[in-house]
Amino acid sequence: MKKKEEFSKLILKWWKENKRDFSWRHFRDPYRILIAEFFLRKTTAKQVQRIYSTFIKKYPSPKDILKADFKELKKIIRPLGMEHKRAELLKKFAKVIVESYNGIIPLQKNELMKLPGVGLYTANAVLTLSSGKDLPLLDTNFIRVIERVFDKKSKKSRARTDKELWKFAESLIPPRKGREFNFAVLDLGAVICKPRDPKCETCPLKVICIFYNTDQRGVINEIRKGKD
DNA sequence: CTCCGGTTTA
DNA sequence: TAAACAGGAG
Repeated sequence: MKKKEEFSKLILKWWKENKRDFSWRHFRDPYRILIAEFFLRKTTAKQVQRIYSTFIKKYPSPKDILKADFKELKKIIRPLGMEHKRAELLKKFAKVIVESYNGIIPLQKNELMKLPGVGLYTANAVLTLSSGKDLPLLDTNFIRVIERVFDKKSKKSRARTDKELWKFAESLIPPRKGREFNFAVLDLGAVICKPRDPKCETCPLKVICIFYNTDQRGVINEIRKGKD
């Protein structure tokens, strides 16, 4: 079996028994997916969970954000940090959706990426998590896992803008399993393959991981299986 | 390329 | 006490 297939198989098997449960993962509608993605960037999921349900209940649609009191909006999202910037983004986003898209979030990538605060990652998240596409969510977790397991380091200064890396990430996704696969990578990156002190000994990918098998973190491991 | 920021974790 | 957090805009 090829290494890519082995990667997908092992990580999906691991995720089946180790998935984290967040309220926004139960939803499929684009609005609630988008709000979750706006909140989650540069913040831990734990912090988002504290305010997500409150926010959705108070602002169930873009229209509700558009007419919301700005100070009240900021107060709710304060624990996330960057409250002013996030609140301004929400307002700008809601204005465009209501006034230019009749309150309906578009489901085409080029249209999504025109929206304020929506880049390639967030557009792919909407299409994959709400519309059954198999697109990669190449965030810092995904980049780190690829870098370690495949020893694939982007040559660009910003790995997130590396088209080749996006393409590689997409090639890892099993057909029709984009949703669970991306969640699996996110959870592995957050729980096992962490930036500092990764839990390699309990990692389901250690049998194929170059980072682990080349002793890059001081772990004594002389057993090498196969060749490079 | 830089900046955003409160909060958690090691 | 510092690094890190489901990126994107200016």
